[in-house]
This record gives sequence, structure tokens and C-alpha cells, in this order.
Amino acid sequence: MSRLPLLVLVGPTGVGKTAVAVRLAGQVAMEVVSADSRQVYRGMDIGTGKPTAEERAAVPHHLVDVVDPGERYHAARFRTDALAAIAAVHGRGRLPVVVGGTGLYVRALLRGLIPLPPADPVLRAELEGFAAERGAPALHARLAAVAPDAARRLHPNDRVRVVRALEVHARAGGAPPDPQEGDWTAASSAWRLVMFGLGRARPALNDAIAARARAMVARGMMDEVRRLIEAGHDPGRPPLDGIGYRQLALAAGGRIGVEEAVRLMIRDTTRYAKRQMTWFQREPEIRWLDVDGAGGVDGSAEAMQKHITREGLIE
RNA sequence: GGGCUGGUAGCUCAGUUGGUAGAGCACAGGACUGAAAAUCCUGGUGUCGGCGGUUCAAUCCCGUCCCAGCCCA
Repeated sequence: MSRLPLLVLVGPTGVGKTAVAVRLAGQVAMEVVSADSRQVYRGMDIGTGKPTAEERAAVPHHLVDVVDPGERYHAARFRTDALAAIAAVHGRGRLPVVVGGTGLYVRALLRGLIPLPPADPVLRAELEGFAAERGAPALHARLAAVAPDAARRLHPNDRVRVVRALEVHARAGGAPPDPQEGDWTAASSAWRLVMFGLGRARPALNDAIAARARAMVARGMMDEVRRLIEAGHDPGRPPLDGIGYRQLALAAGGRIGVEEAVRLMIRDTTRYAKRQMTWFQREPEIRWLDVDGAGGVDGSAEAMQKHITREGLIE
């Protein structure tokens, strides 16, 4: 039995992935599986750039609005959910199209995760407290004492990963955490896979990011942030630590002006887009498509359709 | 027209008792395995306003010109 087809579309924030996917859906029997670590949260709509009601009516989107902001989502959960969603789409005889900008999630889906213990919120809080009180290097020293290999790989200031390594060590009962790193550049063989990267020249992308951020605020993102805070969600902690949300939360509290919040939102989104490009650039299987060079949304969708037809993903 | 103060990185500024310069922000590059829109690492990008002079050596001292701000006419 031949492997089932899977199309993946990645790229930096604001490049137009959703628009291209919707356009492609006009020509291809497909459903979208979102790979976005923030669009999974209900009530976080404007600031995460979720597909609109029209876009979601035009093509089904899976893994959008799956948990409340009080719950924590993560890469392993995504992998499980995405595998189920992909299987369901295949079951309906359609092409699953993974669309998103969260590199870790896409990688976890395509290449798997090393089985490790799940998060332990109580332990994390305790380790965070220790780091806040005694300093990040002290926490790193604790890791070095119990797991020298892990400590050597991690910078002492990398608080999040040091906490995670200690957590893995504690939950694994002393077993060394992933001594053998997986080969993330190895080809995946679970599907007949075609991977597209949607790119754009930095100046054009940065302009689009700035315009999009201003449009989000104009469309009422501030009210969205206020609603989330009033619902009891902690500003500055996941998932309200995301770009745009953390700055507007400061503005809502009167700590900075709205203008300044928007400026910082644009700055951080631009930096984030750069980090996404750094991540995707080392994925060897991606076929890059310059959105402007390909003729915008329509041209990009058409180029993708031609290629997946040639590759036999669709008839 | 005269006087004073300033002109150093994209921005705000520091500094060199004369040996061609460094902070913050901005920016650029990279890492990434259950928080990933998170977290972290690396990098100074420069006719020190122009032109002369003194000096072995001038961004620094002297002269002059230009520009900006303030004050006096």
C-alpha cells in the first residue's frame, strides 16, 4: 500500500500562508491542519491572526480553538492531535495540508519526539522560584550535579531549558535525558510529503508585519486583551506572553502608551519572523516560494497546485 | 554682526591628562525535542562635522570654515 499524501506549508508570520491555503482550497479537495502554537487557544483571535469565519467556511481548519487559555498546549499534544486530524482528513478522501509557523510543532509532527516525561507544573514553579532567588547559574549548577551531559549542552542563562532538563531528570528517576539527540535532518517517510516554504524579501515582509499589527489593534485587539485579563488569565504568563498580547496588556494597565505598545509589537513580530526563518532555513526538504516572485497569493497557490499534481499528491 | 554651548555608531550619549573609540536602545547572525509568538547565545555597523597647523603621533591642542541651539545687538 502506497503512502498517503501530505502537504506542508510553512513560513514566517504575516507572509500570507492562510490566504494561499484558502486559495489552493478553491482548486483542491483539502482540509487545513493548523500548526500554530497560539491559534489553538479560544478567545485569542485577533492577535494570533486566526483564519476568519469566511476562510474557515471556505476550507475546514483543524487545531484552531482547541483549548481554553487556562490550559497549556505543547508540542507533544500537538503531535497527537495533528496525527489524528491528518488521519481523519485522509479518511474523508481529502488532502491534509499542514499550515503554520511554529517550527517545533511541524518538526515534532514530521520527525517525532523522543519519549520523555510530561511537564510538572508544581516542580516547574519550584525551580523557577529557586532561579529567581538564587540566580540562573545556581539552577544550572544543580543540573550539572545530576546530569552533566545535559548541563554541558545548555547555557546557564537558558532558564526554560534548564528547568525542563531538571524536570526530565526528576521524573525519569535519574535516567540521563536524551543522551542521543535525534537526527532532525533525516527524511521523514510516514507520508508522501511535499513541503513548501512561503518566503518574502525582508523589507516587504516587515512592512506587511507593521501594517498587520496596526490593523489588529484597529480591529479591537485591545478589547480582546482586556477580556482575557478580566477572565482571570495572567498577563505575562502563557499564553498571554505572546507577541502583541504582552505589550497590549501593559498598555491596558496604563504602564505604557498604546502607541509604544504597537511599536514594540511590531518590533517583536519582526524579530520573531527572523527566528522563524532561521528555523525553517535548515529544513532540507522545503521548496521555497517567494510570494512576490510567484505572483502573489494566486500565483503562489497555482505554483503549489502544479507541483503537487506533478508529484502525484493530487490528480 | 558679536558671544556662549554643542557637532563621536541608525538614535541618545560617554570617553580619550595626545597613541585612530564604547555604553544603552535600534539592527544583524545563530541555537532550539512536552513553555517554542517561549527561552537563550554571538556580533559594533564609525572620515570622532570639513580644511589647515603644531606633534614621532590629533577624535582630543591651535586656527579657520560649516551646521544646530541659546544669548546680546
